[in-house]
Amino acid sequence: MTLFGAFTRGPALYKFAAPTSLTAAGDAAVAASWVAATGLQSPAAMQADPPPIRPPGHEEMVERIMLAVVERRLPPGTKLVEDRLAGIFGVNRARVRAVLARLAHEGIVTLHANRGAFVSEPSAEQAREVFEVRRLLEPALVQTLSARAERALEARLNAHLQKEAEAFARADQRALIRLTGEFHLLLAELAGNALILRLLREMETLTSLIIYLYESPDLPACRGNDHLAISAAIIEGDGARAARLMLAHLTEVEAGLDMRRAAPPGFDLAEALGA
Amino acid sequence: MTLFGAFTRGPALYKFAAPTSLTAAGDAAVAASWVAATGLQSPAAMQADPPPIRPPGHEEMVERIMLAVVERRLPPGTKLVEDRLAGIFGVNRARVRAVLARLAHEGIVTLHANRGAFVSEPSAEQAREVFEVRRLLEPALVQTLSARAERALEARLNAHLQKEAEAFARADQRALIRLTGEFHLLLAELAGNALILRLLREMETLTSLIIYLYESPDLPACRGNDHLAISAAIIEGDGARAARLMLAHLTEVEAGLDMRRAAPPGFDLAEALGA
DNA sequence: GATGAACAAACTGTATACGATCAATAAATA
DNA sequence: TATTTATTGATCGTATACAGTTTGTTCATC
Repeated sequence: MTLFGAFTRGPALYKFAAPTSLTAAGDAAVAASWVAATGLQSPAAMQADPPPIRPPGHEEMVERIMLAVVERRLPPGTKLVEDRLAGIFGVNRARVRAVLARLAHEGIVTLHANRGAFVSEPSAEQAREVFEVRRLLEPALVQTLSARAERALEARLNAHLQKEAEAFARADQRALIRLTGEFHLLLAELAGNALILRLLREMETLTSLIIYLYESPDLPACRGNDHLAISAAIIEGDGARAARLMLAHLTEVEAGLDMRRAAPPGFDLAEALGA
Repeated sequence: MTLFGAFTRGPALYKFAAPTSLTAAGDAAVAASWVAATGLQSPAAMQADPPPIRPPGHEEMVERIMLAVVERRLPPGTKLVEDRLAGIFGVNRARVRAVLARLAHEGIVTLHANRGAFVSEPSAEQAREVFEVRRLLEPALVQTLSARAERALEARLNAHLQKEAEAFARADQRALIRLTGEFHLLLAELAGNALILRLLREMETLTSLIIYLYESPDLPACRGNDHLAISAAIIEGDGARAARLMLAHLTEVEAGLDMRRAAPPGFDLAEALGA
């Protein structure tokens, strides 16, 4: 229990959890969720663990945080305290700062001067822009991809679709969310354009935040059928249809959002009160 | 003269300048070009200058370096020594590191472990990817822009075109290079999509490096006439034509490059020897 | 005169420490 | 009881110092 002693006095983090008087047990739970979120064990817990001797590199830390965001374990608004991340990753604060600065540049994290880093809460306007960029990039992507449909391409697409189906079958919500996002990244990777891959990875992570904030009560964005249809069109080499389906897919996801309830969890109190 | 004493022993920087035995005068010239490049005076020189008391912010440093790259005062391959930048900007090394890390993320700067930061030398493959992204984004951009052609839009386009014409008239090569790049950014700004603006600013800076490395001996990329024609189509509200012209414009610029002479200054020796 | 090794300088990468700032709590007052 | 003010604690921002690595140079040797 006192394994998490280092965390017991931290405020933050529970901005969207139980708002009042966290018990020690509650705090330990928060710490545990952190460990889960980053996929790393706490320093104390890994004393008996020989393999992870070397600390994670810059890229690895970025990806772990992005993954945690995509899998909805770091909700928008979560405060990311430098010291704590440094402790969890087993690196010094300077490295954590570099990682946070990069995520801030990508829009996934927002930095407030002298207050620290928070998981971003994209505005409705930003959400619109993200979808606009995706609508520009992704239909064109699948179109070019359709032009050179090879065996290897088909195999990778099918392998991915099967993973999605399996996650759906066993009702693994977390894996499903991650996989549906990765489908779009797979397309970029298959297209062989590293730059687009990087850009889409950013867009994808931002989309996760947007869906978290604005998803309509009625139900999941990105159903598997769309991905299936798009893949089929690509494999058949029908670029025009693939592009059309992708555009429809993105439009549908965006349409499934309710932009009116702006910044739901951490909304601006003053504005809400008509001040 | 000894104003630049701090620079007199620096190596680096002259990778593409006079390769052998720099004289003190030569080194001073290098230092002067640095000051010019960043638009900042050396610390010693601004003793009598009251206004610039506060050091430049993160964003300002990023933009100054990007501008210097666009204006070809920091050629690809140039080493960016942290200490020296810190001295020039009047900030500490930590801030410079943050700026370099961000530029590295954007691909404008390349970091080598334990060796430092260098202005990137994009490969032919990277160049291809940059143009591919631009071909996806920019035609669509002008198309949407054409749909809502207002008075204010026309005024700003004309104002910019006039600036280009003036720079051309007085043969101000440096201003012309900068302005032709800014034309594309202006379109993104007018479209009102901050995300696309950010992405295009990165692409634009990378394009500057690419043109520097690969431009064919015969002639300038991005002639003004193209911009004029595109603007006209936008103002007339002819989105399809505007998009077509933009696509042709980008294709023409890319076609004007000679990708064969890969990484001209610092090419891979091993590959050249067929190892 | 060319080659290879040892040395020295420069620069980066990282740790540590301290001052500044902000948020939250507690105390004091109306 | 509600509001304002002071205090405290947590956290960020930055300066400084040092260790590790790379690079350029000098010197000895073949």
